[in-house]
Amino acid sequence: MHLTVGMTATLDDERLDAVFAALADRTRRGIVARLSEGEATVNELAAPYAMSLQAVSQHIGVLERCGLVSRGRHRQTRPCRLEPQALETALSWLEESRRVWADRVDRLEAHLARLQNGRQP
Amino acid sequence: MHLTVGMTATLDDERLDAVFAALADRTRRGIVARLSEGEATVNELAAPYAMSLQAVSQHIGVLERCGLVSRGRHRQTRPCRLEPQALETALSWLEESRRVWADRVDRLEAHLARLQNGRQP
DNA sequence: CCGACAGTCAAGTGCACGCTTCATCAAGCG
DNA sequence: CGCTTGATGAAGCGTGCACTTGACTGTCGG
Repeated sequence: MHLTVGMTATLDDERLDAVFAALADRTRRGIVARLSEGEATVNELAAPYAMSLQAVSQHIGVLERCGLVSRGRHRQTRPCRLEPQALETALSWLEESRRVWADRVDRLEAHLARLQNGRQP
Repeated sequence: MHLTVGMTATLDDERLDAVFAALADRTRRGIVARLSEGEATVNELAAPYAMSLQAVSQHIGVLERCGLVSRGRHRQTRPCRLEPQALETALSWLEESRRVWADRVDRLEAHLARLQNGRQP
């Protein structure tokens, strides 16, 4: 079990690298936010942006490569939809850090409370 | 209220850009994870890594610039501590996207359930 | 078949990043 | 005072990214 934890660590690291890097661009965050409301085609996703269609297609490619988005086929269009598992990957990491931090603060406050009650540790 | 939402939008975007970009590097994620367990000096933070001390110092600079970490002074050392607000900024964005997605899926399933019950919408 | 439309592939450019090395500063210690 | 230690500043190098333009694929409507 420890071995598998160690083995998946680097894989998760690579996925986290890719997901956080993908989300570090506001165009891509906008695309993700739009897709969280439902599927959309590349043209629909590109409409709000002043950049070329190719640029948006490349952004979608980044999101697809890190697992945040998948593309299907329907007629001439390539409808895009959100893959929430990848979002969960990032969320889990952040929540773990928050959890560890909060636990430590709790222990610290409990310790200080004991000191204030006059007891010697 | 709507105005402030609009005004803070780009500021939040810039902060999200910086926070997600900072977390897109496993060295920096390792530093954040370490700091979630408590304060540490630059040398302590650099110990696990094969790179130069300056490189780690630069990574800490990135984390400091986006608000994830703050540095104090104690004797010759510069103890670093985590600033969890910035983590919350990223968490909030991800949770919002997940919320919107989940809401939509719920509505979709409810809609399909109504159809399967034979009622006409 | 032909033209129009949705989308991708490929090459090029400018810029930011990660890391290194050399130099520097500030604080303690002999 | 000199010397070591903790840490930053600055310049340089290689690499990858965001975006552009130009050419191309594939699918529909006439």
